[in-house]
Amino acid sequence: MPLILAAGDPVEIVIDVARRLSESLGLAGVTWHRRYHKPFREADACIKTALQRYGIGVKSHPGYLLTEPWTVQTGSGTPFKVFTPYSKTAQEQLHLSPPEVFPVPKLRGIYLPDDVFADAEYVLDVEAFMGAPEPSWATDTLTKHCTPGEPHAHERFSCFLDSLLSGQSYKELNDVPSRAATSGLSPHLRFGEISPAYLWRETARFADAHPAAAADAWAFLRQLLWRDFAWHRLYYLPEMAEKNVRSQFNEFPWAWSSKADPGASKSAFAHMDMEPDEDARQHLDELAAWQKGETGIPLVDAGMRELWATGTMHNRVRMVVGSWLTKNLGIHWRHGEEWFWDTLVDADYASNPFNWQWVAGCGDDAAPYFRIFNPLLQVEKFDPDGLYVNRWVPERHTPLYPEPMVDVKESRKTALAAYNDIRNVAKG
DNA sequence: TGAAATGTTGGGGCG
DNA sequence: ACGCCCCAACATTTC
Repeated sequence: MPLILAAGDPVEIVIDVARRLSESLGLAGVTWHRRYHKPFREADACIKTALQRYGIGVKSHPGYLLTEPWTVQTGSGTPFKVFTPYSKTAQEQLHLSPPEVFPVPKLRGIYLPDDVFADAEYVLDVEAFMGAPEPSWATDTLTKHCTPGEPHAHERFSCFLDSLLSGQSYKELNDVPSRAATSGLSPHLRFGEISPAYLWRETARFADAHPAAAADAWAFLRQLLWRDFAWHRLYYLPEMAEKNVRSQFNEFPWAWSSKADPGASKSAFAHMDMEPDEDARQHLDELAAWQKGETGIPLVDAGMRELWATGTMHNRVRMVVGSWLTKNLGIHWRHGEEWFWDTLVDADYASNPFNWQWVAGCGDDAAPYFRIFNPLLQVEKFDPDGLYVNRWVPERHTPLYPEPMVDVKESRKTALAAYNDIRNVAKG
């Protein structure tokens, strides 16, 4: 079966490819796994109706999620806003009807006449497509630290199950950034290289077979449900990446430089793009220091450097750097969301904005705004030997390492005061 | 999946 | 033996 590489508008291309194959080969039909973000649902719906109009059969399947977002509902038929009841219902549903794991059908070779795509301008030749990517960041970091593809995804999963047997407790150690106790499967899930339905089935079987490891196995499946929950929320709130879910936060004085959303026009730093004043300048510097891992806060810098160097970051540390950016530095969560989108290999359309709104306190069922992480305490609790921090910030005890840009206690107080203001506004 | 402030309790040192 | 103080340890409240 030939692989066709194409560049251009996917809706036009898929329709055109299907028509050409249908005419030349008598194509039986077109099938795909569903996408759940509104722009993609619309594109796929458009393809579907067009193909049907041409008499080409179309069938879409679930596959990217454990549950179809619209099937998990409260007793009164509305979507969930809170994770705990959501996960309860989703889990019952999954227990009653486990998600189907589709075997991949064996493909038979076909003969494709040379001239089928002769005049199709969107078709790329493989060698041009596979040429060295620019900038070299992609080759330096991604090829060293990521192994994309289905075989590695399965290998990683089986190693993970083994680790649950070895007595290393997932529930206790997945919060310790120096330990490789997490599954590491998120990039593979992100790119559809392993199916959550398969993970669910195999992990549930594993839990039955190994009662001693069952609690850890279910703690892992709970993380998969967070992923489904983020997509459940995005399905009902497609604008989640741009807008505060809790609109009171539109009044919050975030430092916010661009991508003006109407609700944020009152931001104290909304004018920063034009002619940055001293205040705005300082916030831009702080944002840049956060991105580079030069804030002077060891755990924050370690996380941000890990992210830049490897394309990933330990989950516990994500919460700490997110809390630091949005609360202590007072910078709009969308700056964090955009940076993670650009640098994090597992960032997807749902989890990334969902978790940023969670940490910033402006999402449904978010961490309350006053829940501010103290990165100095977090490092004592979760990296007491300094293994993680020393790995990424080896110079932290030398004069080369900068002083913190803002004081931990002072910035906490400032954040709480600002939060108190919008609470009062919302009441009044 | 917080942290800090505030309140409570109980043991030990000491006059 | 007793009351007093101190303070660690734990619990509760507040942000």
